[in-house]
Amino acid sequence: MERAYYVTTPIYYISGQPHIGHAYTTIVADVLARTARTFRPTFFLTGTDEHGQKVANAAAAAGKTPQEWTDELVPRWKALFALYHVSYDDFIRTTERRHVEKVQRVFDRLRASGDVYLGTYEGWYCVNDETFWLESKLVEGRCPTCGREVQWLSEDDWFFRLSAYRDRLLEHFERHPQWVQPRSVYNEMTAILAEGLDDLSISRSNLDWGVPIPGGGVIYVWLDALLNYITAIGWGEDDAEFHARWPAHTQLVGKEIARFHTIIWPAILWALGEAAPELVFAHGWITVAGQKMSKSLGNTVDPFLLAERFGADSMRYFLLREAPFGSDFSYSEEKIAQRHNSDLANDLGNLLQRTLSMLQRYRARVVPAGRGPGELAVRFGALPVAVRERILDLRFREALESVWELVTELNRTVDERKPWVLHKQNLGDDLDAVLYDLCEGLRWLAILLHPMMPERMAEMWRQLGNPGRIDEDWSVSLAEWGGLAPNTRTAPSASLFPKIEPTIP
RNA sequence: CGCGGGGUGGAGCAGUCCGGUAGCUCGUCGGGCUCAUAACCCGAAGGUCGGUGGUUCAAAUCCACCCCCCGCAACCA
Repeated sequence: MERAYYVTTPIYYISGQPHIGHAYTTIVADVLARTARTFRPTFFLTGTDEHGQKVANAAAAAGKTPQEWTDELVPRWKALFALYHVSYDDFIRTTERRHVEKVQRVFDRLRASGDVYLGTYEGWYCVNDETFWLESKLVEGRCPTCGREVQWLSEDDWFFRLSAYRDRLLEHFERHPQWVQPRSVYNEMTAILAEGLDDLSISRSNLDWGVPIPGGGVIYVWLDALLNYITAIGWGEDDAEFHARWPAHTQLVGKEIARFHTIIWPAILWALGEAAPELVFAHGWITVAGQKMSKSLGNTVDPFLLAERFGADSMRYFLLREAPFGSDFSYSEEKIAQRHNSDLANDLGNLLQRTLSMLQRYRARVVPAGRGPGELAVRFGALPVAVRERILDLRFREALESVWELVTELNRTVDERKPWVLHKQNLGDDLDAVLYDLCEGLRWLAILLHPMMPERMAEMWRQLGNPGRIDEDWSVSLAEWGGLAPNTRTAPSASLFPKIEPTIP
């Protein structure tokens, strides 16, 4: 059986409410999954990371147990993903039994193989950040990130023999120059490897909200979290099922957690006898006025409000179109409104409207017969393959730009072939041919854009009156220009993307 | 000498790895059309690609130095 296209998002640390960044990564994964599903088995995993000191603290501050706290917050994440039409196949929580048990099994396995050993950890520890600091990093004796007092700790900890994997990691990076993208992150990770690796402390003895270790303490939350990618798909349980998905095809991460996913994660996998993922893609940040979005700056953006104001699919479009994937990009409501109005309302929505309007006026809403493949077929025949390649290559912006060439061409077609003139001059065959081409072009657009804007494109599909499935294999639905059956009855047009009043700056 | 990203027409960005007439979107100006969400189509103006020096027949693209902005440094998409 063909191995599934397995795509993952990071599991989201549930110390507070979701923000637009969480939606961003997950939407991107959704586009990949929806595209892949049109032609091969696919599995899309997301979830929540629920252990660790910060969650315990947040829960305590709210007067709840950590479990109560996470149980109450998880629905917020699920609601967010539903709002943005995210089609995950599984949603894993690290507090679930299926995960906890296997994390313990991983620990036992690594202990038995010698990859995990007992040692002593000493250093300055910041409770707030759950972090040990080198003396040299301290700022006036305090934690360099949060400024709180640190304490000297000396404890027996379990360590993962990360240092033993440095050479293999270096070799892996050399032999697979594409496995970490974008290039800037790849370079940064190889620089870290070149400096050398220390073994990794993977237990916490002063915390009890985590996966318990026999003999005391809990497993370091990052090891716990990373393992979700394999515990969710049958590792250590059903080998056939597991290897029908692993190694993952694409793992999406934010650039700040790239080192966990491209250095620690493959080493752990190798220690377990499994392969590293094929691609780890570290994307950039959404910034506000050039500044990073963060809770401490108070400039986080509520993704629920954005979907309400602009529409979930318009937000999806904006996030995919605005910047090359991988780069940071600056977010503003003006830009979202501009994208929505110019690309979606004016170019695409208006194209649908004017086409359906003419069809209603001249042909009683019934699609006439076309003339078979013409110039449009020649020019755009290769478009589906190009779009799919660009999407799966995570070049969403380029994918959308190439689709928009078809949008522009169809608008130009209306202009040049002037259906209203053909109608007045009783050139019925010519009029039929234009109208057919427009309807067929719109059918292509609905299919090609469906992974990016699933809800609005389904609505477009409905208005066009297409009977088949919008998410069918493109090699069938877009096999040739002319897949639209004549005599299809279209629906009355309804504005697909109503204009949005731009925010006053 | 901590690591990294960026500085390209009015705005926001591609292009830089693998040198060869500087591209896109928005905006502006002019024209066309009237089917359409005052939308669409065509054309034009506008940039010595942060600075200096170097390599080269040729540099936004390679090398050196400098200036400015911004992230990261084991909480964070």
